[in-house]
Amino acid sequence: MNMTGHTKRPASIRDVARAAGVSYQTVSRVINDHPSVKQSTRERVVAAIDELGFRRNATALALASGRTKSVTVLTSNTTHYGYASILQGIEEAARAASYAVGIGVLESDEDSAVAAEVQRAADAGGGLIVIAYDPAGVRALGAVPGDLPVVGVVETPATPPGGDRPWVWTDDREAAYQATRHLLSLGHETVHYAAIPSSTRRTSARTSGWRQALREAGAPEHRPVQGSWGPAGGHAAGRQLAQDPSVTAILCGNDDLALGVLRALYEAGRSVPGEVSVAGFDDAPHAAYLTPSLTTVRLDFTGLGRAAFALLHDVVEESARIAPHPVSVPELVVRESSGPPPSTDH
Amino acid sequence: MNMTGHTKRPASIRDVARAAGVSYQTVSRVINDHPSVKQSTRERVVAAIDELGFRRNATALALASGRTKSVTVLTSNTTHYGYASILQGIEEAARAASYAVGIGVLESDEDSAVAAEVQRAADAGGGLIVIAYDPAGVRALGAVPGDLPVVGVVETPATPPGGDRPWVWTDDREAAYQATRHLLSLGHETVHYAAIPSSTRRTSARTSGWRQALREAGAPEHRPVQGSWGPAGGHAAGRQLAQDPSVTAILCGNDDLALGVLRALYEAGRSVPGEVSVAGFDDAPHAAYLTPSLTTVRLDFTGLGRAAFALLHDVVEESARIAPHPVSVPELVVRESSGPPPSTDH
DNA sequence: TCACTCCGTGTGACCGGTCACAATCTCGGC
DNA sequence: GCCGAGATTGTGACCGGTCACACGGAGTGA
Repeated sequence: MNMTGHTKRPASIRDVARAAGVSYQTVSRVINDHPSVKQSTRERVVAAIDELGFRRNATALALASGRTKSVTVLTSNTTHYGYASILQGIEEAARAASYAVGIGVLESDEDSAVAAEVQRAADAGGGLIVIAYDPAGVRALGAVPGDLPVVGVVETPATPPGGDRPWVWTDDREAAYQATRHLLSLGHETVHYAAIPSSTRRTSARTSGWRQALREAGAPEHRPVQGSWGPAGGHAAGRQLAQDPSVTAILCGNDDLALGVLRALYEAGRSVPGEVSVAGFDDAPHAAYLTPSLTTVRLDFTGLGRAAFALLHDVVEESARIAPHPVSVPELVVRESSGPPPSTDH
Repeated sequence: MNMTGHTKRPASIRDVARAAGVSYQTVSRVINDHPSVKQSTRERVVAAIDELGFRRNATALALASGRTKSVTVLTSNTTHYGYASILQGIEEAARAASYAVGIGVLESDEDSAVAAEVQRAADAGGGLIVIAYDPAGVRALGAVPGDLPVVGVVETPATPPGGDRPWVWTDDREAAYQATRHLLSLGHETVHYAAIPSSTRRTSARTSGWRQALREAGAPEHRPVQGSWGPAGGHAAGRQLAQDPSVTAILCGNDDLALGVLRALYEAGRSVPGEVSVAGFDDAPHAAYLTPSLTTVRLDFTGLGRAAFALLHDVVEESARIAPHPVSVPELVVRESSGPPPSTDH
């Protein structure tokens, strides 16, 4: 069509209007599916639209109408499997709804840095999804101005908020409970916990699920060993635990942590699962291929991301009611890394 | 300040102008650091700005000026370590330059899907960074309209483009070369390659670096075994290679693949590094904690992301010249998974 | 036949900035 | 004490859409 070399700027509704012999407002009505446009007119406009290759300018739409059709995800580290998967889920759902997805990384959990990042996200104009699994995220969620549409992806709240609260979560508490029960049922006297950094000063959902299982079984409770998010933190925690010969079962805050723990146990000469059983969380892709392969609890992060977006969508579109969006329940996956404790009875 | 419950809409430059007793244009000058504003006026305006909590509306800026201060990253799977790290690097650099970061995931490499995704990204209005390590990405890079500012993150090009081409890459070819040389220098007769999916029909940069090292050493060359991106693909490839007793060294397209290969070798009863040596790429966080820990080539993906953004920034800001932005060179990290071949001479 | 509604369409203002240009002020030099 | 250059500041149009409302014509009931 356009053989003249100049980069011609994209067609606007007025260009289309001219080509179709109508007013720009009529074009606007057509692209918004407004009912009161005569069939024949509509067809003429549509023809002009795809002859000129018109696409509605998202910026102008946002400015004029206030509606933005975009989400910004605030998160602290996109390289961790869980976070990356949530992001993937959000993007997938957003794409289906033709929303743009923005991302802002919380590099520090210092108040001013977090506030700045929230500001930046707010400037984008659309809705916000805050992944609040860690202190930075929690702080960010708290710093979001009250008038912005926002959904938090959080740990299982102690008391579940009503169905209309804009939060989603997987049932981490239940997941930890299941994993701990599994280990106890194999005959371990108790289960130690190598924790991921908690989102709050209070105990995390995973911690409390673990505690509950121990308590119900009357098993001795030890303090969780503090780890970080990655294998390095797991390794450090594992070294500590490996020194204590009474430790026969370790629950790890996530699969990366578990990897570090496995390595530390190996270095200490303690066999898994012969002497020590290990379980993780998440069922990250590598869990099944480790040696020994890792017993873990599968969490549906992608689904969680989709649910977060769906909820945000409900909020911004102010559709009649804000429906809860279900996330699939955690599922224990038993593999090689867990087994009965070494027999001491003879 | 605002004790009246109503969510009042944010202050505009006209609000600020009124408060400071100047025209809106003067406010515009102040927020753009235009030199010709009297010191005293500027101070008055600045005072009004932070009294009203004014923030420049990004949408209006984009519409009025055309400048957008945003990048959209087109990528195919944000959960893989390399991709996620590049994204992290881009975001970091973008944040420093106060650019917004958008993300679009290429779920399929089918032409129409890719084209739609490119369109969506173009609608955002800003620059584009396309991660073109795989067919979907390559196709997307090709589908970007010529008038859009775009930077590709690509495999080492066969013939390096001039310094002004908007592409960045790590030296994958060199990385593969180094890793292969390392294995050969340990005494292996040859090195097999479990490949990640190539970005093109032609051989990938990693493949050709590997080939070159073999050729130079006069080692027999076998066809690469095709894997996927994750451990599952590595596992399949590993099973295949494990059946061949002549295989003593395997180079894997990335660390995840290597994990799967290690597992397959374990299942086949072949010890690493006793009978078979394995090396990966990337130095992902888990590489150091596997058992055996993984020999790999460290690639600076975060730096690559930063460089990609810097280059894009050069392009859109039309600063005098487009400078090449260096990315640190690959570095071989030798760990437990590689060693001399089993001795056959007695 | 006339007022009254409903349908289809057009006009003008506006969203919150920027740009181009005009208008006013200020000051040094003669 | 007047003039022109440069420094400051203001005005109007515009970016590409939307919104509120006005307008002409067809159909309808009285």
